[in-house]
Amino acid sequence: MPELPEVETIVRGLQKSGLVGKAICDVQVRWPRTVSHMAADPFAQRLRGRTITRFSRRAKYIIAHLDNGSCLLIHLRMTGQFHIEKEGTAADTHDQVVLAFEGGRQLHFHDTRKFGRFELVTAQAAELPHLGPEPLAKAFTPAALQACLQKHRRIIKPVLLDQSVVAGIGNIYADESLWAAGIHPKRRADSLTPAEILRLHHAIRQVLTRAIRRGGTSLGNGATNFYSVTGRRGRNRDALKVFRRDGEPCPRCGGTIQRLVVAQRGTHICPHCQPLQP
DNA sequence: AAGAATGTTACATG
DNA sequence: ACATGTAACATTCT
Repeated sequence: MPELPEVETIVRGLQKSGLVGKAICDVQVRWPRTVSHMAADPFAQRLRGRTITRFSRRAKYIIAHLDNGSCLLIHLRMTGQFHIEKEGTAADTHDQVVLAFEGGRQLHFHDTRKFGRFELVTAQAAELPHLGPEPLAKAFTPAALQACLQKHRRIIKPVLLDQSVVAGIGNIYADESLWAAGIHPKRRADSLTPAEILRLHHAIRQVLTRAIRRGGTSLGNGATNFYSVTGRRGRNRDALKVFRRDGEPCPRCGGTIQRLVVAQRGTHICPHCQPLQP
């Protein structure tokens, strides 16, 4: 489900939820493997009594900053969602973790596929230094992108998806950015010209910024789709130009959008706008 | 009703 | 050391 814009949308929702500053009075872990590197019991014990001072985002991680200086790192993986419920609300089948806050409200972590992860870490570890730069940070200049890409002889799409190269891009926004920049996903990362790098840099930032502005991308109608903390769907699907639009006309040239598989991921391109041979 | 799915990681193979 | 491929996680959606 969630890439950078969806995680950002959720973090903003959590930050505005009214839970910041309230103490966590109860922790229920219903699927113990949701908690990384620790058993559920000590995890619950260490979290109980803590207060979340703020929520932030790094890459596709949600960071809940705690009043004792440590951080709760949360990754939604494919189907993780957060819902805020009133006191006494029973956990849904797919609610894997429930945090009860003073004042009575509860934060339910709903995760159908159970891939999502919670981990207690130090503030330093929460900076996730092994991940690449934030694509929306000021420091992420075209030169920075060029430096990222030059190191890799791989094809461009899996490089964009590699979180240690650039942080936060997933399958939707990789396809959308490559289309916007007119670059074929199978081009070698180190073969892009300076003009192409400039276009790709602009495309990544524009595509991600627009998606955040539109509250993320919700694709189908299923319950495993992306929903914000307030239960709203993202409005970015209408802004997608190629992702899951195979067979439809390219909005730029009218050619037919194609689906192919690149690096084991479904990939969508306009063959005319994104030629393999430049 | 089979195949794919917005993600990550460990392990195997070239 | 590097690149690429496969499986695993677990369930639902198309």
